[in-house]
Amino acid sequence: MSPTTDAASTEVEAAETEAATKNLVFVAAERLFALHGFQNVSVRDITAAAGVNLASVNYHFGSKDALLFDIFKRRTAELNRERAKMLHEANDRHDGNPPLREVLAALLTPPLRWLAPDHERRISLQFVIRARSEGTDEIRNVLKTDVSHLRRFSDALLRARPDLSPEDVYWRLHFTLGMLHNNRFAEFDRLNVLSEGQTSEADVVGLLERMLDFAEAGFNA
Amino acid sequence: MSPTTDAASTEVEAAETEAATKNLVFVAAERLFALHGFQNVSVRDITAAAGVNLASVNYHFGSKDALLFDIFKRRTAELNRERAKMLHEANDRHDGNPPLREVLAALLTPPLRWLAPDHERRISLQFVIRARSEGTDEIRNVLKTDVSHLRRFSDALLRARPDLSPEDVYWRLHFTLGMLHNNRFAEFDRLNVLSEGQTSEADVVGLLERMLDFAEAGFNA
DNA sequence: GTCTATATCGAGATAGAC
DNA sequence: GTCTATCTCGATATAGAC
Repeated sequence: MSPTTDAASTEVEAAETEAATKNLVFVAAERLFALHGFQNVSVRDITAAAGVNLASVNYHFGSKDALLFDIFKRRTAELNRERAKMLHEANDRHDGNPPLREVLAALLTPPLRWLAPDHERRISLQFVIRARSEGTDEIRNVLKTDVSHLRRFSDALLRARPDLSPEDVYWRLHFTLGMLHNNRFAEFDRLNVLSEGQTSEADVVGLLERMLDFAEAGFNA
Repeated sequence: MSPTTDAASTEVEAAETEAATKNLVFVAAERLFALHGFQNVSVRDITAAAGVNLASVNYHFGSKDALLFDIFKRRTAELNRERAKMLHEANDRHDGNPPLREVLAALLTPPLRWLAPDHERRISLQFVIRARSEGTDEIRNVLKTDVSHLRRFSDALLRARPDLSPEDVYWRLHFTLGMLHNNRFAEFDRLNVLSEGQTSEADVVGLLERMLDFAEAGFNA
Protein backbone atom coordinates (compact mmCIF):
# COMPACT_ATOMS: atom_id res chain seq x y z
CA MET A 1 0.00 0.00 0.00
CA SER A 2 1.33 3.38 -0.93
CA PRO A 3 1.17 6.23 1.54
CA THR A 4 -1.27 7.94 -0.79
CA THR A 5 -3.89 5.21 -0.83
CA ASP A 6 -3.30 4.75 2.85
CA ALA A 7 -4.09 8.34 3.59
CA ALA A 8 -7.05 8.28 1.23
CA SER A 9 -8.60 5.20 2.74
CA THR A 10 -8.02 6.58 6.21
CA GLU A 11 -9.81 9.74 5.26
CA VAL A 12 -12.71 7.78 3.85
CA GLU A 13 -12.91 5.63 6.94
CA ALA A 14 -12.80 8.65 9.18
CA ALA A 15 -15.55 10.31 7.19
CA GLU A 16 -17.65 7.16 7.38
CA THR A 17 -17.04 6.82 11.07
CA GLU A 18 -17.90 10.42 11.61
CA ALA A 19 -21.09 10.10 9.63
CA ALA A 20 -21.94 6.89 11.42
CA THR A 21 -21.35 8.36 14.86
CA LYS A 22 -23.29 11.49 14.06
CA ASN A 23 -26.14 9.41 12.75
CA LEU A 24 -26.15 7.13 15.79
CA VAL A 25 -26.48 10.19 18.00
CA PHE A 26 -29.22 11.62 15.82
CA VAL A 27 -31.31 8.47 15.83
CA ALA A 28 -30.88 7.75 19.52
CA ALA A 29 -31.71 11.32 20.49
CA GLU A 30 -34.80 11.40 18.31
CA ARG A 31 -36.08 8.20 19.83
CA LEU A 32 -35.43 9.21 23.43
CA PHE A 33 -36.87 12.71 22.97
CA ALA A 34 -39.98 11.26 21.32
CA LEU A 35 -40.55 8.76 24.09
CA HIS A 36 -39.64 10.75 27.19
CA GLY A 37 -39.63 14.41 26.29
CA PHE A 38 -36.78 16.77 25.73
CA GLN A 39 -36.18 17.84 29.31
CA ASN A 40 -36.24 14.30 30.65
CA VAL A 41 -33.41 13.09 28.45
CA SER A 42 -29.82 14.02 29.22
CA VAL A 43 -26.87 14.08 26.88
CA ARG A 44 -25.59 11.12 28.88
CA ASP A 45 -28.76 9.16 28.14
CA ILE A 46 -28.35 9.85 24.45
CA THR A 47 -24.69 8.95 24.13
CA ALA A 48 -25.18 5.85 26.28
CA ALA A 49 -28.07 4.66 24.09
CA ALA A 50 -26.10 5.41 20.94
CA GLY A 51 -23.02 3.63 22.27
CA VAL A 52 -20.83 6.62 21.56
CA ASN A 53 -18.77 8.99 23.60
CA LEU A 54 -20.26 11.61 25.87
CA ALA A 55 -18.56 14.43 23.99
CA SER A 56 -20.04 13.42 20.63
CA VAL A 57 -23.14 15.55 20.98
CA ASN A 58 -21.21 18.74 21.46
CA TYR A 59 -18.61 17.85 18.89
CA HIS A 60 -21.05 17.00 16.11
CA PHE A 61 -23.97 19.28 16.90
CA GLY A 62 -22.62 22.04 19.12
CA SER A 63 -25.06 21.62 21.98
CA LYS A 64 -28.03 19.65 23.15
CA ASP A 65 -30.38 22.40 22.01
CA ALA A 66 -28.78 22.51 18.57
CA LEU A 67 -29.17 18.75 18.27
CA LEU A 68 -32.87 19.04 19.03
CA PHE A 69 -33.24 21.80 16.49
CA ASP A 70 -31.37 19.80 13.89
CA ILE A 71 -33.68 16.82 14.27
CA PHE A 72 -36.70 19.08 14.19
CA LYS A 73 -35.60 20.83 11.03
CA ARG A 74 -34.82 17.63 9.18
CA ARG A 75 -38.04 15.84 10.09
CA THR A 76 -40.38 18.75 9.47
CA ALA A 77 -38.68 19.34 6.13
CA GLU A 78 -39.27 15.71 5.17
CA LEU A 79 -42.86 15.86 6.29
CA ASN A 80 -43.62 19.09 4.50
CA ARG A 81 -41.94 17.84 1.35
CA GLU A 82 -44.29 14.86 1.29
CA ARG A 83 -47.25 17.11 1.93
CA ALA A 84 -46.25 19.55 -0.79
CA LYS A 85 -45.80 16.67 -3.22
CA MET A 86 -49.30 15.37 -2.52
CA LEU A 87 -50.77 18.83 -2.86
CA HIS A 88 -48.91 19.32 -6.10
CA GLU A 89 -50.26 16.04 -7.47
CA ALA A 90 -53.78 17.00 -6.43
CA ASN A 91 -53.33 20.31 -8.22
CA ASP A 92 -52.22 18.46 -11.36
CA ARG A 93 -55.23 16.19 -11.25
CA HIS A 94 -57.68 19.06 -10.93
CA ASP A 95 -56.27 21.91 -13.00
CA GLY A 96 -55.00 23.74 -9.94
CA ASN A 97 -58.27 23.55 -8.04
CA PRO A 98 -58.41 20.33 -6.05
CA PRO A 99 -61.53 19.68 -4.02
CA LEU A 100 -61.55 20.22 -0.28
CA ARG A 101 -61.04 16.60 0.67
CA GLU A 102 -57.96 16.23 -1.46
CA VAL A 103 -56.36 19.30 0.06
CA LEU A 104 -57.05 17.95 3.53
CA ALA A 105 -55.72 14.55 2.47
CA ALA A 106 -52.45 16.14 1.34
CA LEU A 107 -52.14 17.79 4.74
CA LEU A 108 -53.00 14.75 6.85
CA THR A 109 -51.87 11.72 4.90
CA PRO A 110 -48.10 12.06 5.32
CA PRO A 111 -48.17 12.33 9.12
CA LEU A 112 -50.77 9.57 9.33
CA ARG A 113 -48.60 7.34 7.17
CA TRP A 114 -45.71 7.97 9.51
CA LEU A 115 -47.89 6.86 12.37
CA ALA A 116 -48.21 3.29 11.09
CA PRO A 117 -46.81 0.73 13.58
CA ASP A 118 -44.25 -0.54 11.11
CA HIS A 119 -43.32 2.78 9.52
CA GLU A 120 -39.71 3.82 9.91
CA ARG A 121 -40.80 7.37 10.71
CA ARG A 122 -43.26 6.43 13.44
CA ILE A 123 -40.99 7.71 16.17
CA SER A 124 -40.11 10.80 14.14
CA LEU A 125 -43.72 11.88 14.07
CA GLN A 126 -43.97 11.61 17.83
CA PHE A 127 -40.78 13.62 18.09
CA VAL A 128 -42.17 16.38 15.89
CA ILE A 129 -45.44 16.51 17.78
CA ARG A 130 -43.65 16.72 21.12
CA ALA A 131 -41.10 19.24 19.89
CA ARG A 132 -43.96 21.46 18.77
CA SER A 133 -45.19 21.95 22.32
CA GLU A 134 -42.16 21.14 24.46
CA GLY A 135 -39.42 22.49 22.27
CA THR A 136 -36.88 25.24 22.78
CA ASP A 137 -37.46 28.94 22.22
CA GLU A 138 -35.78 28.61 18.86
CA ILE A 139 -38.25 25.95 17.73
CA ARG A 140 -41.18 27.97 18.96
CA ASN A 141 -39.91 30.94 17.02
CA VAL A 142 -39.66 28.95 13.81
CA LEU A 143 -43.15 27.58 14.33
CA LYS A 144 -44.55 31.02 14.84
CA THR A 145 -42.82 32.84 12.02
CA ASP A 146 -42.33 30.20 9.35
CA VAL A 147 -45.82 29.42 8.09
CA SER A 148 -44.91 29.20 4.42
CA HIS A 149 -45.75 25.54 4.09
CA LEU A 150 -49.09 26.11 5.79
CA ARG A 151 -49.89 28.99 3.49
CA ARG A 152 -49.88 26.65 0.53
CA PHE A 153 -52.65 24.76 2.25
CA SER A 154 -54.67 27.72 3.43
CA ASP A 155 -54.55 29.12 -0.11
CA ALA A 156 -55.75 25.82 -1.55
CA LEU A 157 -58.52 25.67 1.04
CA LEU A 158 -59.59 29.23 0.22
CA ARG A 159 -59.77 28.29 -3.45
CA ALA A 160 -61.63 25.06 -2.73
CA ARG A 161 -64.24 26.89 -0.67
CA PRO A 162 -64.54 30.43 -2.06
CA ASP A 163 -67.99 30.63 -0.48
CA LEU A 164 -66.49 30.64 3.01
CA SER A 165 -65.02 33.74 4.58
CA PRO A 166 -61.22 33.62 4.95
CA GLU A 167 -61.71 33.88 8.69
CA ASP A 168 -63.78 30.69 8.69
CA VAL A 169 -61.21 28.90 6.59
CA TYR A 170 -58.32 29.84 8.85
CA TRP A 171 -60.15 28.81 11.98
CA ARG A 172 -61.19 25.50 10.46
CA LEU A 173 -57.63 24.82 9.41
CA HIS A 174 -56.62 25.56 13.00
CA PHE A 175 -59.17 23.02 14.25
CA THR A 176 -57.95 20.43 11.80
CA LEU A 177 -54.36 20.91 12.93
CA GLY A 178 -55.56 20.50 16.50
CA MET A 179 -57.03 17.12 15.60
CA LEU A 180 -53.75 16.13 14.01
CA HIS A 181 -51.45 17.25 16.79
CA ASN A 182 -53.50 15.40 19.37
CA ASN A 183 -52.24 12.11 17.98
CA ARG A 184 -49.66 11.42 20.64
CA PHE A 185 -49.00 8.04 22.22
CA ALA A 186 -50.23 9.36 25.56
CA GLU A 187 -53.50 10.54 24.06
CA PHE A 188 -54.06 7.21 22.34
CA ASP A 189 -53.50 5.46 25.65
CA ARG A 190 -56.04 7.72 27.31
CA LEU A 191 -58.55 7.08 24.56
CA ASN A 192 -57.98 3.35 24.82
CA VAL A 193 -58.72 3.45 28.53
CA LEU A 194 -61.86 5.50 27.96
CA SER A 195 -63.17 3.30 25.18
CA GLU A 196 -62.12 0.16 27.05
CA GLY A 197 -60.07 -1.05 24.14
CA GLN A 198 -62.61 -0.32 21.42
CA THR A 199 -60.26 2.08 19.66
CA SER A 200 -57.04 1.09 17.97
CA GLU A 201 -54.67 3.54 16.39
CA ALA A 202 -52.81 0.73 14.63
CA ASP A 203 -55.20 0.97 11.69
CA VAL A 204 -53.86 4.24 10.37
CA VAL A 205 -55.74 4.00 7.09
CA GLY A 206 -58.97 3.81 9.03
CA LEU A 207 -57.89 6.65 11.29
CA LEU A 208 -57.03 8.82 8.31
CA GLU A 209 -60.48 8.22 6.83
CA ARG A 210 -62.09 9.06 10.15
CA MET A 211 -60.13 12.28 10.40
CA LEU A 212 -60.90 13.26 6.83
CA ASP A 213 -64.61 12.56 7.33
CA PHE A 214 -64.67 14.65 10.48
CA ALA A 215 -62.63 17.54 9.12
CA GLU A 216 -64.39 17.65 5.76
CA ALA A 217 -67.77 17.76 7.47
CA GLY A 218 -66.44 20.47 9.76
CA PHE A 219 -65.41 22.55 6.77
CA ASN A 220 -68.79 22.03 5.18
CA ALA A 221 -70.67 23.00 8.32
CA MET B 1 -54.80 43.03 76.37
CA SER B 2 -54.88 39.72 78.12
CA PRO B 3 -52.41 37.03 77.15
CA THR B 4 -55.32 34.94 75.97
CA THR B 5 -56.62 37.40 73.37
CA ASP B 6 -53.05 38.12 72.40
CA ALA B 7 -52.35 34.50 71.69
CA ALA B 8 -55.65 34.10 69.86
CA SER B 9 -55.13 37.06 67.58
CA THR B 10 -51.57 35.97 66.93
CA GLU B 11 -52.82 32.57 65.85
CA VAL B 12 -55.34 34.14 63.53
CA GLU B 13 -52.77 36.42 62.01
CA ALA B 14 -50.36 33.56 61.54
CA ALA B 15 -53.03 31.48 59.85
CA GLU B 16 -53.93 34.36 57.57
CA THR B 17 -50.32 35.02 56.73
CA GLU B 18 -49.75 31.38 56.02
CA ALA B 19 -52.79 31.22 53.77
CA ALA B 20 -51.74 34.44 52.07
CA THR B 21 -48.19 33.26 51.46
CA LYS B 22 -49.31 29.88 50.21
CA ASN B 23 -51.75 31.57 47.89
CA LEU B 24 -49.15 34.02 46.59
CA VAL B 25 -46.93 31.09 45.70
CA PHE B 26 -49.80 29.24 44.07
CA VAL B 27 -50.84 32.17 41.91
CA ALA B 28 -47.34 33.17 40.88
CA ALA B 29 -46.40 29.59 40.01
CA GLU B 30 -49.53 29.06 37.96
CA ARG B 31 -48.87 32.20 35.99
CA LEU B 32 -45.22 31.50 35.33
CA PHE B 33 -45.82 27.86 34.42
CA ALA B 34 -48.63 28.88 32.04
CA LEU B 35 -46.50 31.48 30.31
CA HIS B 36 -43.11 29.78 30.16
CA GLY B 37 -43.61 26.09 30.76
CA PHE B 38 -42.86 23.98 33.76
CA GLN B 39 -39.22 23.23 33.04
CA ASN B 40 -38.34 26.82 32.27
CA VAL B 41 -39.46 28.16 35.63
CA SER B 42 -37.36 27.64 38.74
CA VAL B 43 -38.47 27.72 42.34
CA ARG B 44 -36.42 30.88 42.61
CA ASP B 45 -38.41 32.50 39.82
CA ILE B 46 -41.64 31.63 41.57
CA THR B 47 -40.71 32.87 45.00
CA ALA B 48 -39.19 36.04 43.55
CA ALA B 49 -42.37 36.80 41.59
CA ALA B 50 -44.51 36.06 44.63
CA GLY B 51 -42.33 38.21 46.87
CA VAL B 52 -41.92 35.42 49.39
CA ASN B 53 -39.05 33.41 50.72
CA LEU B 54 -37.26 30.80 48.71
CA ALA B 55 -38.12 28.06 51.17
CA SER B 56 -41.86 28.69 50.92
CA VAL B 57 -42.46 26.29 48.07
CA ASN B 58 -41.00 23.36 49.91
CA TYR B 59 -42.54 24.33 53.23
CA HIS B 60 -46.08 24.76 51.90
CA PHE B 61 -46.18 22.25 49.08
CA GLY B 62 -43.36 19.80 49.73
CA SER B 63 -41.63 20.14 46.38
CA LYS B 64 -41.80 21.87 43.03
CA ASP B 65 -43.44 18.82 41.48
CA ALA B 66 -46.03 18.66 44.23
CA LEU B 67 -46.83 22.35 43.71
CA LEU B 68 -47.42 21.74 40.04
CA PHE B 69 -49.62 18.77 40.82
CA ASP B 70 -51.57 20.80 43.36
CA ILE B 71 -52.35 23.52 40.86
CA PHE B 72 -53.27 20.97 38.26
CA LYS B 73 -55.64 19.13 40.56
CA ARG B 74 -57.41 22.27 41.73
CA ARG B 75 -57.90 23.77 38.29
CA THR B 76 -59.01 20.59 36.55
CA ALA B 77 -61.43 19.95 39.40
CA GLU B 78 -62.92 23.43 38.94
CA LEU B 79 -63.15 23.00 35.21
CA ASN B 80 -64.75 19.58 35.40
CA ARG B 81 -67.20 20.77 38.01
CA GLU B 82 -68.40 23.48 35.65
CA ARG B 83 -68.64 21.00 32.82
CA ALA B 84 -70.55 18.48 34.92
CA LYS B 85 -72.94 21.20 36.02
CA MET B 86 -73.67 22.19 32.44
CA LEU B 87 -74.16 18.60 31.41
CA HIS B 88 -76.46 18.06 34.37
CA GLU B 89 -78.55 21.08 33.39
CA ALA B 90 -78.73 19.86 29.81
CA ASN B 91 -79.91 16.50 31.11
CA ASP B 92 -82.61 18.21 33.15
CA ARG B 93 -83.82 20.16 30.16
CA HIS B 94 -84.12 17.09 27.97
CA ASP B 95 -85.24 14.24 30.24
CA GLY B 96 -81.74 12.79 30.42
CA ASN B 97 -81.19 12.77 26.67
CA PRO B 98 -79.71 16.09 25.60
CA PRO B 99 -79.02 16.55 21.91
CA LEU B 100 -75.49 16.30 20.56
CA ARG B 101 -74.80 20.00 20.42
CA GLU B 102 -75.72 20.55 24.06
CA VAL B 103 -73.42 17.76 25.18
CA LEU B 104 -70.58 19.26 23.18
CA ALA B 105 -71.42 22.69 24.56
CA ALA B 106 -71.16 21.38 28.14
CA LEU B 107 -67.73 20.02 27.30
CA LEU B 108 -66.38 23.07 25.51
CA THR B 109 -68.09 26.08 27.07
CA PRO B 110 -66.30 26.15 30.45
CA PRO B 111 -62.78 26.15 29.00
CA LEU B 112 -63.79 28.64 26.31
CA ARG B 113 -65.24 30.92 28.98
CA TRP B 114 -61.97 30.76 30.83
CA LEU B 115 -60.22 31.84 27.68
CA ALA B 116 -61.88 35.26 27.61
CA PRO B 117 -59.33 38.11 27.82
CA ASP B 118 -60.83 39.47 31.03
CA HIS B 119 -61.62 36.17 32.69
CA GLU B 120 -59.84 35.51 35.96
CA ARG B 121 -59.14 31.93 34.89
CA ARG B 122 -57.60 32.81 31.55
CA ILE B 123 -54.13 31.96 32.74
CA SER B 124 -55.37 28.84 34.54
CA LEU B 125 -56.63 27.40 31.28
CA GLN B 126 -53.25 27.90 29.65
CA PHE B 127 -51.69 26.24 32.66
CA VAL B 128 -53.95 23.21 32.37
CA ILE B 129 -53.36 22.86 28.64
CA ARG B 130 -49.60 23.06 29.08
CA ALA B 131 -49.57 20.75 32.08
CA ARG B 132 -51.41 18.16 30.01
CA SER B 133 -48.54 17.79 27.60
CA GLU B 134 -45.53 19.04 29.55
CA GLY B 135 -46.45 17.84 33.01
CA THR B 136 -44.77 15.41 35.37
CA ASP B 137 -45.14 11.64 35.29
CA GLU B 138 -47.68 11.92 38.08
CA ILE B 139 -49.87 14.22 36.00
CA ARG B 140 -49.58 12.00 32.96
CA ASN B 141 -50.63 9.05 35.08
CA VAL B 142 -53.71 10.84 36.34
CA LEU B 143 -54.61 11.87 32.81
CA LYS B 144 -54.30 8.34 31.58
CA THR B 145 -56.10 6.53 34.35
CA ASP B 146 -58.68 9.01 35.59
CA VAL B 147 -61.17 9.33 32.76
CA SER B 148 -64.27 9.39 34.93
CA HIS B 149 -65.24 12.94 34.02
CA LEU B 150 -64.79 12.14 30.32
CA ARG B 151 -66.93 9.04 30.63
CA ARG B 152 -69.92 11.16 31.55
CA PHE B 153 -69.51 12.88 28.22
CA SER B 154 -68.82 9.81 26.12
CA ASP B 155 -71.92 8.19 27.63
CA ALA B 156 -74.02 11.23 26.81
CA LEU B 157 -72.65 11.27 23.27
CA LEU B 158 -73.41 7.59 22.83
CA ARG B 159 -76.99 8.24 23.94
CA ALA B 160 -77.29 11.31 21.71
CA ARG B 161 -76.12 9.37 18.66
CA PRO B 162 -77.16 5.73 19.16
CA ASP B 163 -76.92 5.27 15.40
CA LEU B 164 -73.15 5.66 15.51
CA SER B 165 -70.85 2.84 16.50
CA PRO B 166 -69.17 3.39 19.89
CA GLU B 167 -65.85 3.33 18.09
CA ASP B 168 -66.92 6.29 15.95
CA VAL B 169 -68.12 8.19 18.98
CA TYR B 170 -64.89 7.70 20.90
CA TRP B 171 -62.75 8.77 17.99
CA ARG B 172 -64.83 11.83 17.33
CA LEU B 173 -64.64 12.79 20.98
CA HIS B 174 -60.86 12.42 20.66
CA PHE B 175 -60.87 14.76 17.65
CA THR B 176 -62.98 17.29 19.49
CA LEU B 177 -60.60 17.26 22.44
CA GLY B 178 -57.75 17.80 20.02
CA MET B 179 -59.45 20.92 18.73
CA LEU B 180 -59.86 22.14 22.29
CA HIS B 181 -56.33 21.44 23.48
CA ASN B 182 -54.86 23.26 20.51
CA ASN B 183 -56.05 26.56 21.97
CA ARG B 184 -52.72 27.71 23.35
CA PHE B 185 -51.36 31.22 23.14
CA ALA B 186 -48.57 30.02 20.86
CA GLU B 187 -51.03 28.42 18.45
CA PHE B 188 -53.15 31.56 18.34
CA ASP B 189 -50.05 33.56 17.51
CA ARG B 190 -49.19 31.19 14.71
CA LEU B 191 -52.71 31.37 13.34
CA ASN B 192 -52.65 35.15 13.51
CA VAL B 193 -49.46 35.22 11.48
CA LEU B 194 -50.90 32.83 8.91
CA SER B 195 -54.18 34.70 8.56
CA GLU B 196 -52.39 38.05 8.64
CA GLY B 197 -54.48 39.26 11.53
CA GLN B 198 -57.82 38.06 10.21
CA THR B 199 -58.39 35.81 13.20
CA SER B 200 -58.90 37.01 16.73
CA GLU B 201 -59.27 34.71 19.68
CA ALA B 202 -60.52 37.56 21.86
CA ASP B 203 -64.08 36.88 20.74
CA VAL B 204 -64.48 33.68 22.71
CA VAL B 205 -68.22 33.48 22.14
CA GLY B 206 -67.60 33.48 18.42
CA LEU B 207 -64.83 30.94 18.79
CA LEU B 208 -67.07 28.67 20.83
CA GLU B 209 -69.73 28.80 18.11
CA ARG B 210 -67.14 28.04 15.47
CA MET B 211 -65.89 25.06 17.43
CA LEU B 212 -69.37 23.76 18.08
CA ASP B 213 -70.30 24.11 14.40
CA PHE B 214 -67.19 22.25 13.34
CA ALA B 215 -67.44 19.49 15.94
CA GLU B 216 -71.17 18.98 15.54
CA ALA B 217 -70.77 18.65 11.78
CA GLY B 218 -67.90 16.25 12.38
CA PHE B 219 -70.09 14.06 14.58
CA ASN B 220 -72.84 14.14 11.98
CA ALA B 221 -70.50 13.19 9.14
C1' DG C 1 -11.93 12.58 15.65
C1' DT C 2 -12.31 10.37 19.92
C1' DC C 3 -12.27 9.99 24.64
C1' DT C 4 -11.53 10.85 29.68
C1' DA C 5 -11.56 13.81 33.23
C1' DT C 6 -13.11 17.89 34.89
C1' DA C 7 -14.82 22.69 35.05
C1' DT C 8 -18.78 25.18 35.87
C1' DC C 9 -23.20 26.14 36.76
C1' DG C 10 -27.89 26.17 38.26
C1' DA C 11 -31.20 23.57 40.19
C1' DG C 12 -34.16 21.73 44.21
C1' DA C 13 -34.05 20.69 48.83
C1' DT C 14 -33.00 21.43 53.73
C1' DA C 15 -30.77 22.53 58.45
C1' DG C 16 -31.02 25.43 61.91
C1' DA C 17 -31.34 30.26 63.76
C1' DC C 18 -34.92 33.43 64.81
C1' DG D 1 -43.83 29.96 60.08
C1' DT D 2 -40.15 32.38 58.13
C1' DC D 3 -35.74 33.11 56.51
C1' DT D 4 -30.72 32.67 55.40
C1' DA D 5 -27.12 30.02 54.25
C1' DT D 6 -25.79 25.91 52.58
C1' DC D 7 -25.82 21.09 50.93
C1' DT D 8 -26.02 18.04 47.25
C1' DC D 9 -26.84 16.62 42.94
C1' DG D 10 -27.09 16.34 38.06
C1' DA D 11 -26.69 18.76 34.12
C1' DT D 12 -24.07 20.73 29.94
C1' DA D 13 -19.98 21.96 28.11
C1' DT D 14 -15.09 21.73 27.38
C1' DA D 15 -9.85 21.19 27.94
C1' DG D 16 -6.42 18.44 26.82
C1' DA D 17 -4.33 13.69 26.19
C1' DC D 18 -4.19 10.25 22.68
